Amino acid sequence: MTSVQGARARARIEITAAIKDEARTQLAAEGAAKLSLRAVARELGMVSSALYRYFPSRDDLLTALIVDAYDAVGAAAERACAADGPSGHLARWTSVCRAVRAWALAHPHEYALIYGSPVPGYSAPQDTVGPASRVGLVLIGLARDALAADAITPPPLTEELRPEAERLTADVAPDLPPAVAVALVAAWSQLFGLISFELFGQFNRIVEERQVFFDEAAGRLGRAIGLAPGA
Amino acid sequence: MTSVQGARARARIEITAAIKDEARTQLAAEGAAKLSLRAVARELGMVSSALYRYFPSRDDLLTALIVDAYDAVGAAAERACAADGPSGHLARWTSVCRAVRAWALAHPHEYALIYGSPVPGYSAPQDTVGPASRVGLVLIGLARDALAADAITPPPLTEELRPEAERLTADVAPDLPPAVAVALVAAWSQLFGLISFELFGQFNRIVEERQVFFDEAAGRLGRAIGLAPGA
DNA sequence: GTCTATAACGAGATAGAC
DNA sequence: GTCTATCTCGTTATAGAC
Repeated sequence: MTSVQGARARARIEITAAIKDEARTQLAAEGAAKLSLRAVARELGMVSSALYRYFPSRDDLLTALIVDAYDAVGAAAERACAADGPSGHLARWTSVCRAVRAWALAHPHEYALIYGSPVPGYSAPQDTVGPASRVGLVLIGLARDALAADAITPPPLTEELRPEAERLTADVAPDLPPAVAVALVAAWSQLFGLISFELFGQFNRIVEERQVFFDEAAGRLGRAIGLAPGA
Repeated sequence: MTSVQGARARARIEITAAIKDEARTQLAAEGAAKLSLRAVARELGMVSSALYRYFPSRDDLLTALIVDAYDAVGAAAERACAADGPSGHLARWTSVCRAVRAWALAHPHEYALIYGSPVPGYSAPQDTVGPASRVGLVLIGLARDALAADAITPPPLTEELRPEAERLTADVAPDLPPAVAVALVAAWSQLFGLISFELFGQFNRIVEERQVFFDEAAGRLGRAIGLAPGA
C-alpha cells in the first residue's frame, strides 16, 4: 500500500518538476507573458488537460515558478550569510550581495520574472510574500548581528521620515533602530538596482569590469546602513 | 504643391502619433511581449498591411516607443535640472531624482518598457543609445557644475577599481574625477532600483510613505557621489 | 481516488487566396 | 483591402485506465 502510494507520490513530484523545468525553458525563450500551458504539455508529450492535475491554472504554474525563484535566491543569500567567509559584518554583507548577483547572472530569466516588469494580467497571490522576503530577512539578520556586536552606527534620520521609519521598523524589524531599518530598505532596493541595470543591459558600453564595480558598490551600500568598515 | 505635400506630411505625422498612442495603450494592457501590429491596426480601423507604411516591422514600432519613453523621462530630468528650484547642488540632484520618479509613476508601462525586463526576441538598435543616456547626462552635468563650484568631494576610490574607473571616466565623463564618475554610475543605477521596487510592487506592505522615503534616499544618493549637504 | 485522453467552447492570431 | 480557412490559447466536461 505504502509503496504504491510512495510510487504515485514520487511520480507526481517528478512530473511536477518536469512541468516546471519545461516552463522555465519557455520562460527563457518567450518570456513570462507568453508562457503557455499547451506548449509545455506539447513539449512533454502530454495533453494540455493533463497539466491541470498538477497546476489548477496557468497563473498557478506562474506562481510556482515565482515562488521557486524567490526561494532559490533567498537560499543563496542565506548560504552566503551563514558561510565561514572573511570575518567582519561588512565582509558578510558584501558576500551576501555577491551571492544574490551570482544567482541573478546564473538565472537571468527567473530574476526577470521576480524583479523585472510585472507580468500583465497576473497578480501575485499571498503565497509569494514569504519567499519574496527571504533576501530581505537575511539582510535584517545581518544588521541585527552587527548591532549586537556594536559594529553598526545608525545613520542620521530626518524628522520628516521618523514616523514612517518607526512604522516600518515595527512591521519588518522591531529590534533594529529605525534609522538602520530605513537605510536597510533603501540599500536593499539599491542592491537590486545595480543587478537589474547590469542584467537588463543598461551597463552596456558603460561598465566593463562588472564584478569589481559591483563589489565596490555593494560595500558602499553596507557602509550606508552604518556597518563599520573594519568590524 | 507645397500645401498638398504639407497636408500629406501632417497626416503622416498624425497617423504615426495615433499608431504609437494605440500601441502604448496595448503596452499597458498586454505588455510589450504581446504588442501586435494587427491588434493596433484593428483598433485604429486600419488594415494591418497599412501600418507597414509607417513602421517597417513590429520591432521598429517597439523601438519608436522605447525612444519616445527615454526621451520623455530624459526631458523631464532636464527640465527639473534647469528649473529655478531651491538652490544648492544637492537640492537640484534631489529634484532631478524626483522628476524621474514622478515620470515613472505617471507612465508605469513605459517605464517598465525601458527599465524593466528586456522584451524577449527584441534587441535594441543603435537608435536607442542616445535617448537612453539623457538622464545619465543630466546627472553628469549636475556633477560637473558642482565640481566647478567646489561643491563636491570625490569619495574614496579603491585601487582595484581605479583602472575601470579611469576607463569609464574617459568614456562617459572625461572632465569628472574618476571617483565621482564611478560613484555617479552606481547612484544612477540605485536611483532606478528605488523606483523599480516601488513601481514593481516590492515595497508593498513595506514602505507606505513613498514620497518622503524616496526623497530621503535620493538625498543620500547625492551625498554618496560627494555632493556637499549645504551647497 | 488518481491519472490521462478526447473533445469541445469561445476567443484570438495568422496566412493566403481573392 | 477583404474573407476565409486554419492555427493557437486557457479552460472545462466527460469517459475510461490503473
